[in-house]
Amino acid sequence: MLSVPEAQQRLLPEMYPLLQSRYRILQTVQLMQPIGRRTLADSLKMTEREIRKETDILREQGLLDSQKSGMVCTDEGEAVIDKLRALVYEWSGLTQLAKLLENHFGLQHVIVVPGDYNEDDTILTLLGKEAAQQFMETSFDGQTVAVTGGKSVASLAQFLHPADTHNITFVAARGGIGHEMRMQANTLVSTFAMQMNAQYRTLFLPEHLSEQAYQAMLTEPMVTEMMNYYDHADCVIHGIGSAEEMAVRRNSSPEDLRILEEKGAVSEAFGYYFNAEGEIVHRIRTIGIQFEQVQRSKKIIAVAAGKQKVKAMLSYFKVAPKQTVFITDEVAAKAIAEGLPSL
Amino acid sequence: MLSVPEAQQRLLPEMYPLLQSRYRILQTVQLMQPIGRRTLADSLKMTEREIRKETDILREQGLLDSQKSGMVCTDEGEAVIDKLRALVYEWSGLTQLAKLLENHFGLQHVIVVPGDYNEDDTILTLLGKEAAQQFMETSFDGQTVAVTGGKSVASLAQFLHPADTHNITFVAARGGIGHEMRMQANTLVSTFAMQMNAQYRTLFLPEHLSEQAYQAMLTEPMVTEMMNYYDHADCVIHGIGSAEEMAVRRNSSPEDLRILEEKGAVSEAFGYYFNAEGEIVHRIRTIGIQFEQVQRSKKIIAVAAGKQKVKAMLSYFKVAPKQTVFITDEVAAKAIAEGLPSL
DNA sequence: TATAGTGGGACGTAATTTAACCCACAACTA
DNA sequence: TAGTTGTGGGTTAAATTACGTCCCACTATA
Repeated sequence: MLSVPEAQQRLLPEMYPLLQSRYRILQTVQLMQPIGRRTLADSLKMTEREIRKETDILREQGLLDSQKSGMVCTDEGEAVIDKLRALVYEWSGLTQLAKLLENHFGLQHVIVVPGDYNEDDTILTLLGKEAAQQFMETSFDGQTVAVTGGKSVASLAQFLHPADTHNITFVAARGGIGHEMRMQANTLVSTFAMQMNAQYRTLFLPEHLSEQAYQAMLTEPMVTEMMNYYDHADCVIHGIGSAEEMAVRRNSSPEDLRILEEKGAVSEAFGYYFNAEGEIVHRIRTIGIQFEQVQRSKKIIAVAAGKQKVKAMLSYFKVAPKQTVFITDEVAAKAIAEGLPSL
Repeated sequence: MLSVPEAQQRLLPEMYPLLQSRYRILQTVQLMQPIGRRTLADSLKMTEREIRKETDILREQGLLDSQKSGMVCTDEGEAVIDKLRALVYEWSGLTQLAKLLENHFGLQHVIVVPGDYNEDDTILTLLGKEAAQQFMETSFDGQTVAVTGGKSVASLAQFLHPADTHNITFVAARGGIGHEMRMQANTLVSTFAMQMNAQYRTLFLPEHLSEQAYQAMLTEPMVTEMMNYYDHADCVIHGIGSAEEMAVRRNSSPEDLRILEEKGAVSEAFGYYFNAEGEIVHRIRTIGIQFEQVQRSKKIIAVAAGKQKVKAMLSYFKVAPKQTVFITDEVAAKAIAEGLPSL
């Protein structure tokens, strides 16, 4: 039988693309406010004229306000965004896509955000928003949260607010000092903690330790404290990387690169490298959370998007713990779905 | 807080009139099928081009089918109409309007049909559809239904079908032979009965009887049988007329007209004339159902529409029994609402 | 067989949308 | 403080679309 929204769509077929584009515009304004027509047009890959037409209507409807510094989303606009999110996602097939991945990988929950991570700058923000919401919804007093580095994980920062829950501790899931300070686990935990008025623990250690140094470190109080945190991690927030990309970014030695290639490493998550079958083939020799510890944690939030990471996702989700909540973008989700045998 | 349809309306304001007009077109096609563009355009007071544009879309959506003999509504089209009726009525404010009248007059149920009875030929059909549905919903075995004459009541005919309920008897609420045979109570009961495979009783009597003749008639077996039916009427289906109009149509004598005017008669229903305060000021001297008998019946369906009847409605509903279900058009309902003190 | 009504096609014109600017102003940055 | 970048609003010619209005071949029905 026909549902009301379906009937509506039949009677007004031209409504669907209009709703989608207008929703996208309003949503982007909300995320990037204050923002001007031209910047918005660039960001959404639309013409200035189209943006102008739509924003004029949105302004007339009181969902948008134009100030000297740019356009901002009104309270009513935000309410409309919230109310229509489910509908838009449903119509775009994102809900169905999410359910498909959820069932196939046996994950607790999958959220697919509309758009292409590589094409649209706002996608990263959307990922962060959804991930942050997932985290905030289930946060509880005194919990320990292990956090890895990366752009995807960093995107949560702006959406974390002080909550009713207290005594949250963010701990860097791995030690290590890379080039990009901004995206490092150590930096992120401090940012997250600041946003939520919470505590944090960092672990500044070189990434590539010799076997000797590694063993020596294990007895350091600073390290044992972290190990203790890892052992009691209630929640893990992590990204998923493609193996080559990660190895390069960590400027691994040519030797390591050779080993990775030899062993068929495809994906990387919290310092572990997995091959296409999801088997652990390598591990960064540094202090960090153990895979067993991740598996024991109550909640896992995995954030990763972009077509270039599809192979890595397919690899990692062969062994991903069932309590994982996975947040990705439309393009990646579709690419994954296409590769599945069920389609 | 904002509801989803409200939010949708805010984001896509231009969809509202489109939905309304397209729904109206599809609905009219359903009611008048098979029908052509031009006839449809005339009927809805739209241009042929607009009709064409919309029907093209509806055809593309599979809600409409074009045959040589005209356009017809598909099963899917009918499903869409049913699904969206509540939404369209809600958005048009018809539901609110109906509730307003319901509360003010203290009636069981009020249905307001969109449009103007005087401008749009399909309104009459819509009235009939709703009224018939109301009747069919509550019909039961062995019930007696008293039916008056008039266009409004006649409109039910095409929507009555054989139901699960048996032994229904339609009885003409009044005797009388006028000019327009088609709209007479006697004709209608036979039509209704034919449509529903039911029984019927007619009463062919002159409308204007002398006191002597009237008294004589009361003892006739044919009349006493009818009186008995009236006494056990389970349902009454009637129209509401404006007093002048009715008097003229019944070509009353100049004397009667004078009396009516003198007594301030405004409305007419089942042979009774009411003044602006709802008091009975006159009665046609003929055999027919008594007001007390109407009041005792379980269900009363009143059908009346058009701006010219507003005064009559306001008059009659001052005394209308509470079990009345009233079906009218948008223009009349709005006119009534404007005259109410609560606005 | 006559007639009224049907859907599809066509076409010039009117209305609307579009693209591409410019402008004055505000808010940052150096 | 001077300069630069980005802002919303305005304008105008061109392109596109929508529109009104016919015609046509066909088909039921009377």
